[in-house]
Amino acid sequence: MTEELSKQYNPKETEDKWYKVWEQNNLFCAKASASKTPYCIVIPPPNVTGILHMGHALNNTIQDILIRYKKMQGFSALWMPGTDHAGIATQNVVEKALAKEGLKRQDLGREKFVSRVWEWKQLYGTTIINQLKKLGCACDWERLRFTMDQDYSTAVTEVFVRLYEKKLIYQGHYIINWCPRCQTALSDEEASHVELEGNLYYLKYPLKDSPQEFITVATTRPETMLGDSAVAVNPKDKRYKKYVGKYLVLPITNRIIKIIADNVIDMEFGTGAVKVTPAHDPNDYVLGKKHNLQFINVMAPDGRMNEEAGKFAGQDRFKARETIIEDLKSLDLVEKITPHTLSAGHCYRCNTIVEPYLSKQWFVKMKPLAKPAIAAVKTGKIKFHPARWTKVYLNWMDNIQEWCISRQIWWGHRIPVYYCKDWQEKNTKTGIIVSGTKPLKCPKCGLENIIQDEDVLDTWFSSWLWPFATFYWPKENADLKYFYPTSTLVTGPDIIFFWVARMIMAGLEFKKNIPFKDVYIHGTIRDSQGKKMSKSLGNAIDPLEIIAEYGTDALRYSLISITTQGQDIYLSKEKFEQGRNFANKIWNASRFILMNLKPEETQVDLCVYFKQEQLDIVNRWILSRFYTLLEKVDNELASFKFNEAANSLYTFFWHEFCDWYLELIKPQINQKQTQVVMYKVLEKYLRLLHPFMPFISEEIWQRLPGAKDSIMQQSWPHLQNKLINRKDEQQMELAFELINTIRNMRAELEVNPVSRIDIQLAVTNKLIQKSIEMFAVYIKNLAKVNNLAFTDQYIAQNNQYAVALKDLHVIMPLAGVVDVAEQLKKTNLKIDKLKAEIKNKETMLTNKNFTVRAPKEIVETEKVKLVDMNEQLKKLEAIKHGLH
RNA sequence: GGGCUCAUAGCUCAGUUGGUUAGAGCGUUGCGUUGACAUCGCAAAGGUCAGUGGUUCAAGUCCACUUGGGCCCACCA
Repeated sequence: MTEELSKQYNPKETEDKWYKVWEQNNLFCAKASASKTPYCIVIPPPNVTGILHMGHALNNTIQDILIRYKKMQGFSALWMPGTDHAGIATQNVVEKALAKEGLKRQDLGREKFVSRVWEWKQLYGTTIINQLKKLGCACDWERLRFTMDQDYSTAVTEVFVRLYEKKLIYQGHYIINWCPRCQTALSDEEASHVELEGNLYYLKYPLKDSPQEFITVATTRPETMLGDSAVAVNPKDKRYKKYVGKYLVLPITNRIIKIIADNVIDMEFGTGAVKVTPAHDPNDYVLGKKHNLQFINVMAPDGRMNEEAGKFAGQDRFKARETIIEDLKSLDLVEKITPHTLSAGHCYRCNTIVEPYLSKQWFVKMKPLAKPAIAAVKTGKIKFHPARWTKVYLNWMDNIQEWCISRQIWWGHRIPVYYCKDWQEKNTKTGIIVSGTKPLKCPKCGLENIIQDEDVLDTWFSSWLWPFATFYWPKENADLKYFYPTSTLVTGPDIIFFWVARMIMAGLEFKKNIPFKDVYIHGTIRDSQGKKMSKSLGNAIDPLEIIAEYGTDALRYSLISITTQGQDIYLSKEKFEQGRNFANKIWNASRFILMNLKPEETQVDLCVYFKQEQLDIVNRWILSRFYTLLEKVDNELASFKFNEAANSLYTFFWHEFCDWYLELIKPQINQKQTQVVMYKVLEKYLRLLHPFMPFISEEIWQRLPGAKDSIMQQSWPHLQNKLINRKDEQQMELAFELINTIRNMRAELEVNPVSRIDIQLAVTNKLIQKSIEMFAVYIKNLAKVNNLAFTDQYIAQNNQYAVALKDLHVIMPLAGVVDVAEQLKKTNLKIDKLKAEIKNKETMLTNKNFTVRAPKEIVETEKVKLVDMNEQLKKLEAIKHGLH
């Protein structure tokens, strides 16, 4: 040992150091290689505005485990990194920064504003990337992509043009979700519905021909009444039958509106009469189209009432709601107001209540795209893990709606649609040219007055191309060919619709192949109250703080160990102590081994050595346990049970390797075979640990004698089935039981409990026999030392224990008999139990007190059960017989 | 309205295709500063597996219902 290891593991000294080494030696690179099998994960690109939170930490740790594991297994394992331009989110951030300077984006103009966003991106866009590095992520950073990169944008416009030409993209006036704060359209998925306590307002509309009569309508948004163009009732509704076809006077505006009949009206709800506002409600929109009603938009894009609202123009929509009700009240046209819970869409970026709003937008026709994407999952080409998400996916896909893709913001991919101004002026219709590049002149009239559509595309319209656009699609190239389809996608359930489903559709449409084979959906991280962890709620545990306090490996281990497949994770800070303690344990055990290691003894091939030398049971046992662990970890990783893999690693190291093995070998630590085995097990264990805890495993690896390369370059250990020996394992388990029995007895005898070191000789040599002998000697001495009365009592117990121990001793070495004997023991136990139970029931039944108290039915059922139990007893007896 | 999910030790949670004595971490209690580890070790105590019924030789595990949480989706004005 040239350098003394400190008593505690200090993550700060190692983490940044090793990350740099890995990066400098290009260990994250993955290349297309004919001799290797590809394995590829594309990162769910974090927003450029992103700051590492626990969700990222979990998501990326899982991906990192898979990548490092596959790399060690010999795959060409590529983790494709990148960031998302996050249209609305990023624009909001930059607008906020501008607001501090007292500016609005309009003050700068489009071009200057966009370049401001680029500047911002250059400055802060790498924050999240650096934080991912802090987390240890083995991404191939050379390939870092951004959804607004030149090449990536080419892919986005290409896709738009192709879909347009296929008539899967169209423009039209429809009711969409409008965020008055962001002043843009949103897709259905971007408007998250939240239950709100509101009111149901019952408004009286007078009949035109008899102003004393009213029809009362119920509404939750009275401000939209200014845009009403009809009142609808169910044709079967007897209450209103006579009014159908007649006219009402819409209060305040005094507009004349018709009473129409339609089957969709629910007679039970409210008054059974519905105000129809085709420009402000999706259902009313349908009614409006069907009945050829007027579409009156009463609201401006910023959520204030517009000139159509007459005197309410300029009022905010919620203010207008109040003032309109005031006015109607003064006209005595409010019948009543009742409390009502309703669910309203909220902008997923700024949480403003969205307004159903009639406007001209671009849409993607989804049904034809969904069809093959449904099939890919139904046929099992793409598998969700856990499988239950399949249903969620299919359910959404089966009911898929049109996708509104245009956004009225400036930051994003501008829609590749151009209009010829001159043509537009000469003709009544707008001339549309859809093209990947801006046309120099109008193909119809040859003039050069061309303008581009003002809108940009939904951010998800670029991220749905992520698995292939990151490989420079539509250019065909070797990497794309090699790595596509990618292997595993790791993500949270919240973006199955936004991203996962759409990637599947895009992959099948543009690459004619699935984008990935497995989708692993991990849980959502919540705080201990069950709330989703988020910065705005102030309940977030900052992963960077945990890293600073406990180290990255501790953070990673703890996160993974509590991540039950697909369950949400309730997190509190204490969880990370376990990870820290584990790192420390690994550190100290390694320190112990390194302090006692004679490097020259260890340079042997384990399998060869194992064949040549007769290893003692302790060394055989730990090897057997190690390879059992390896087999387990392989299986658990293959089935995405990361927590179980982490826990297997923990239990083996702590409770088998440290608690038992290292204690048992202490007296024989200089022995050649022990040197070999303890070194080999540690060395191999570090390799298993590396994907989970990359830094500490590297740090210790580098201190092993003769370590040259990084642990990242080592291969994953091969399973050695012949070193797994269940009989050795069983024998050792019995020995442990025995040792614990002795130890507990000593505690009972109120002398110092035996330490492992005291008894290890007994175990390492002739396992059970020695232990019993030692036990006998111990009792004998005890008798001498203590007074007789005290000892007699325990000698009686001693006999019992000795008999029990001898039984074990007799059963155990009889190879092949162990199983039968064990089972026989079990069967006997069961028979005894059952006999006792039957006897008990019989006494109960014959007991007078019982029969008197118990109702007849109970006694009857007890009898039936008695018969059952007797049958069971017969079966057990038969089994017992068979065992002999 | 539809779907998913959970209920196991004082707390937070594991528990594979049903199969020995239902596990871990924290907390509690006891012992220990020993030749790796006080950011600790070793051990102990602590369970009617939400309830009821069913299937089975065998149920925490499978089925049905009940109770009580959480989440997602859906155009009830």
